[in-house]
Amino acid sequence: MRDELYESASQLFFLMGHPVRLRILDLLRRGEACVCHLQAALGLPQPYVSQQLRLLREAGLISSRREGLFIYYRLANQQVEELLGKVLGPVEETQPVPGCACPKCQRSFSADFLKEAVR
Amino acid sequence: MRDELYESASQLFFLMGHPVRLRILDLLRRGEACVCHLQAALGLPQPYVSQQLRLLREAGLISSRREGLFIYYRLANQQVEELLGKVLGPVEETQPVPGCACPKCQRSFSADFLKEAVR
DNA sequence: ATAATATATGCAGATTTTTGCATATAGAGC
DNA sequence: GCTCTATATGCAAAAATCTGCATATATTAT
Repeated sequence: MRDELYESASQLFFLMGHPVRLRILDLLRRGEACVCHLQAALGLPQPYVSQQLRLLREAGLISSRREGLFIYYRLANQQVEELLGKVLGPVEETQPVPGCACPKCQRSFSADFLKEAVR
Repeated sequence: MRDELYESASQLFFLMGHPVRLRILDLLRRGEACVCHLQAALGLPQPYVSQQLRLLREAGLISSRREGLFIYYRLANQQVEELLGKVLGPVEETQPVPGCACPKCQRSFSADFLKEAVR
């Protein structure tokens, strides 16, 4: 009974104990994101990102939602958010990522362009 | 700069993301313990326990103190205690471990024997 | 149906970690 | 000095993970 607790807890820590996966989780703290967004933000090949996402998804740390061609991932575990906060500090502000083609990023780029135009 | 944060944080999680190391840390939450104590509590060979202890020590999660022939280990990282609390819940009561020969365990056995005698 | 795009999956070589075991070290007591 | 006990270290085989790449799937648009 307590053995299972150790198993699940160490699996949780194991998944968070990888630089790339930890960064993915940290990015998702700021809100949902599509694969192309994570890919651009991390500067890593898409299949690689998808594989790490699969591990996190299968373990229930994140979940996904399809919208047309894009699949948006988000955190699905309260404990993960708390652990991230304890170790990485408060959530950092989202910064638009060049190189991501999803509607969300396009929108934030437009907003930026507007800001630039106002200056 | 933030990269280093990810590195150190994922190293911390990595070390905690192993069933045996996690159990060792959980045992040390209850107070310092010698190797023979951990060995008996986990039911694992002594060299194996010492190796995991070395990893935890080199990363600064635990520290040790020698007293004669015995070496007592204890948690040396506040963050680790908090993370353990969040995932494993409050500290469980220490239970004397048969098979451990250190003075501390002998003492707790004596206490138990007293309790038994009172019944 | 075909093409194009976003994402997922499968597989294999390279690298790490895990685990077990033999042996070394260090202190205590004789 | 020698012996005993507690702990540490070294090494290697086995197992797991990491990483990269080729390819498959699913959806949209033409």
